[in-house]
Amino acid sequence: MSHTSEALENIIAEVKTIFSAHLEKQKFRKTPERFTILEEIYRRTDHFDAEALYIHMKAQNYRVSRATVYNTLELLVNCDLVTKHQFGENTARYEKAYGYRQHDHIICVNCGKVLEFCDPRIQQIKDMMGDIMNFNVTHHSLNLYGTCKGECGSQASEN
Amino acid sequence: MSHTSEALENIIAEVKTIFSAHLEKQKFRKTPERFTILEEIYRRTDHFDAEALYIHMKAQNYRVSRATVYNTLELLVNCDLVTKHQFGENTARYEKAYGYRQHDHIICVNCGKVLEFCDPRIQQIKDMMGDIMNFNVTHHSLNLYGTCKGECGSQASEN
DNA sequence: TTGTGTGCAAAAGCTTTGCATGTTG
DNA sequence: CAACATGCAAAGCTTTTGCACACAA
Repeated sequence: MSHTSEALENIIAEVKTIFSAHLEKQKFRKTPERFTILEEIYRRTDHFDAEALYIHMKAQNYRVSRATVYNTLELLVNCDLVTKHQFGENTARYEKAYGYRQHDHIICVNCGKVLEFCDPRIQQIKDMMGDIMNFNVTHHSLNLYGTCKGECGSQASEN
Repeated sequence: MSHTSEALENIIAEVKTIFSAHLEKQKFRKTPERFTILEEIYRRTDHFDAEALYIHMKAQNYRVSRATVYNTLELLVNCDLVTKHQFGENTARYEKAYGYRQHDHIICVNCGKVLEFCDPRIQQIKDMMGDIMNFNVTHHSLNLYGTCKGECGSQASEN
């Protein structure tokens, strides 16, 4: 087993512990489906939608329903193990959140490619605006849209 | 006629001229429906969804269809007279764009209230990230989510 | 054992499409 | 008058809900 996949197994173990504690605290049940979905999400590296997750699990012969996928995604978003995005499409996209630095996204409107970036100024803006507008700012979403220069000619969606 | 509504009439005249030029340039037809929808949008002050616009026009006995509302909204977004947002819901929201300073949004997740703010650091981030990621950044979306302190107790949606 | 969670299928909600008709250029 | 835009209704997609059964506590 390579170093990186070993690290992944560790992360999966950690997030399962966190999820378990969260379920316990909220008096929700610890079902095998919930942990399986969590694990599937953490084995992905992309920005997926609920249907892609459902299809992928069905393809592996898991017995799971869309309802449970949506339900579990919401639970995971609530305990900050998964983040939910809207990249200007009609469908929500998700990605694992634990152990990954908070980041924002830059999206190519031609090919659908999604890249990630960090900028400390966002935190400053959140703090300042929460102060000015008298809001308790809990999270944010920053998406930059444009075209990747040169390398992209297609219309397909990626990542 | 008050000063402010006079200003509004002027803006409406201006945006109609802009839209007209855009349609001409793109070889699209200048139909009365398209201009009526544009005017309706510019008489609003909120962040509305397509259905609300459609309903409001039907209530005024305009003969218009959802298809035309969606089609025209897209045309108006394309020529920067209207901006389209996703405030973390499943429905897209729109607002007029011409003559209004570019701004971002802070959304109360309890009551749905939407406030607007400006911060010059966003432009700096766009420029820098476009440079670093080799993207031609054309637009962006920044939403801050949280709760408005004190004043909000309801669950309803506003603005 | 009790009630929450699940799978399945149907419903709901937003958006797009097909088709016949109307209207612009 | 030819092509495009429209209204209407139906279809498409994503997400939610209802119900009977399964299973965690």
